[in-house]
Amino acid sequence: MTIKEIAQLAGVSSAAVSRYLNGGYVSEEKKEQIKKVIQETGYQPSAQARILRTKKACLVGVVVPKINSESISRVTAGIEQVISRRGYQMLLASTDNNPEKEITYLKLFENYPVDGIILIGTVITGEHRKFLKSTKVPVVVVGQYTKYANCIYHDDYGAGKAMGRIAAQAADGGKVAYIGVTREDKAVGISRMDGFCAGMKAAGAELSEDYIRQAEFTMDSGYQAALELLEEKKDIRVISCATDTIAAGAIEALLSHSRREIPKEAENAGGRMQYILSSSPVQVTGFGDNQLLKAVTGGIPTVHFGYKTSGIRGAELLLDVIERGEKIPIEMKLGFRVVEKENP
Amino acid sequence: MTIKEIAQLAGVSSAAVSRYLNGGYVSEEKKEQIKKVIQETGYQPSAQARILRTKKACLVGVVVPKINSESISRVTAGIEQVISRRGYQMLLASTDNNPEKEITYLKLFENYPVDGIILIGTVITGEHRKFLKSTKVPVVVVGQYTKYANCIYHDDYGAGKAMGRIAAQAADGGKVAYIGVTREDKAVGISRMDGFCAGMKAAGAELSEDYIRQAEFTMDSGYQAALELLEEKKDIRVISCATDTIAAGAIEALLSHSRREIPKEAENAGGRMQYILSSSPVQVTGFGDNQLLKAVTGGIPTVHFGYKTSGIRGAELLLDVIERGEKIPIEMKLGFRVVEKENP
DNA sequence: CTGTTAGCGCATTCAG
DNA sequence: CTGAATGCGCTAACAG
Repeated sequence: MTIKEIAQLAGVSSAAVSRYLNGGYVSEEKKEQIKKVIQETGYQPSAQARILRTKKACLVGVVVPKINSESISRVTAGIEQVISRRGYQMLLASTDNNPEKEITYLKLFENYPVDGIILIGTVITGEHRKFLKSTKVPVVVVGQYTKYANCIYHDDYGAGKAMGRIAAQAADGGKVAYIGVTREDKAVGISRMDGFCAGMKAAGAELSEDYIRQAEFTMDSGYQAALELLEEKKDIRVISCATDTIAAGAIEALLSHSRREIPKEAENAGGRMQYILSSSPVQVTGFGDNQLLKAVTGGIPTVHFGYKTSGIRGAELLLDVIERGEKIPIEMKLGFRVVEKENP
Repeated sequence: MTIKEIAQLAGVSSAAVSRYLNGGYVSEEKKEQIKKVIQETGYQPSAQARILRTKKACLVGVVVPKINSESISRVTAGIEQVISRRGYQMLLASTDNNPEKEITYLKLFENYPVDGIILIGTVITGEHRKFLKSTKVPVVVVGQYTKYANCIYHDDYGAGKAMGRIAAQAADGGKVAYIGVTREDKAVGISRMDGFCAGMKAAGAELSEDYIRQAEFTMDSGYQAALELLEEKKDIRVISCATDTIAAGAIEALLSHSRREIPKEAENAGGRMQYILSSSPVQVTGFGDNQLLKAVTGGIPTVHFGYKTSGIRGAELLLDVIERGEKIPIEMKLGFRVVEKENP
């Protein structure tokens, strides 16, 4: 079905149909005819062709590192909230934590009909910078700092520092271990961890080199790293993890490790859980304030970032440049809130 | 940058550039010139215009009810796997469990450049049926049965039945409560629950009307429902939930409820957790085999569905109709696997 | 108010 | 091998 066919069936020009569709001047009489034909045929105008003409899609593309993440869903919820209010829709592309795919999808969105792009960043490579510098479509980066685009990021260093203090206190003179992520990720891999070290120092403690492990952004990976740690080092009091997801893996490791360590008589589900969560000398901390984790464990020390807020602000920034051509670059840093163990 | 400008700069016709881009006949000489100009300008052909001509986008659109879900991410992982191997890319649209938005995004994908659509279904309304019947673009529905499109769904009834048996056994003569979801969702709301009832009956038990609650697909909602249940009924031995997410909420409710119920001397973190997970007479079951939940709790009885498989099969089905114009309709039912508590 | 005309950026005949 | 010409489906002037 094309606009031309509709026009013929209704006995008018295609321009009239177009005007009918877009609220231009059409006589009542013709309006009726057109309406009738459209209903009969179930005609839907091709958004594609329209966009080719108007250069306006009312669509924003969002590139995310993964789909199954509470923090990311909070960001996208924030984005959705503001763009839908302004008549836009959102398309997601998941890169599965693969920086190459990130570029691929960025380029996809660059040439497909979206008015702007939000990149929920992980690693900013040279390719990324090149893209950001050269692209004509408005981009805002959420979750990472970059000088090549409007960006809005979190105070990872501050959050790390706060958590470093907490970990040092909780360890109470004992050893603290840290499971981080690749330092290619400036926000989570570097700032968060460096802040953590600083926090520990401020509390008079120190993070020893060989109590540090690196994991992927997955539970499995956290599990492996924590297990390794627990087997190698017998004096760990706190395992701090760069994300709550990793922390969940660490908790799992504690659980499975304790099976081999605790006395036989405590070898039942309840006993083990008790061992883990209170009697165990090992405490786990995270970042991100994952709600599922909090719900089923009663909560671990973690940090709440303004993920939804970053989505909201990010979308606002993007729409400002899309609609008002706002030209002056902006970078925005968002704070955090420490979440101590709930239900104390 | 348009193909025309490139052609001028290279001193050739736009057709030559087009051929260069698409592997047609171009002399080595001109190839060089074009290549040079393209590199200098960083020209990227407009996918949009190309698609308008070729009617081929190498893109599939996936409509999902929410973003932050392990089961859904497993489905999309399956889809990704097969389509990327075949040179396609995937765009996601999240509807936030809102059937209206589902239609909106379905229509978006209908008119935007995608070659096919996968709908991860929740509620199939009349609007849905209308869309499926009338649309020209290939659609496959995953997770729900429908006769209006190729579909691939899970044996929710069978899974429910298996879990009903387990719950009845676990209750050991005591009361079983069930937290379901809207019956507008045929798979989860009806089949799963009806199967559950059947399973209990088969085990010689019965699910009483007033031990049934309805929740949304969220933890919070599960929390509320479970709390209500726990306060009203004092003889519950098992709370079975329609999803693991809801189950997580139920566990949280158990946790918070127990605070008011258990003796003061057990009022510390470990004691409470122990109470919940072993001493407590209340057991929680779910569906979906959520890995995070399993990791941090040690696992509850649940059911593993072939979510990733359904994504794989769904994508294969879709590509078959896109590329080979496969016309004969298919419906496919996938089995399940019961997951008893791990680490027994 | 209306129809005609001219592209949006590209791929594809069809003569050379 | 190549360029000129045509049209994908639509909207935006433009002159009625």
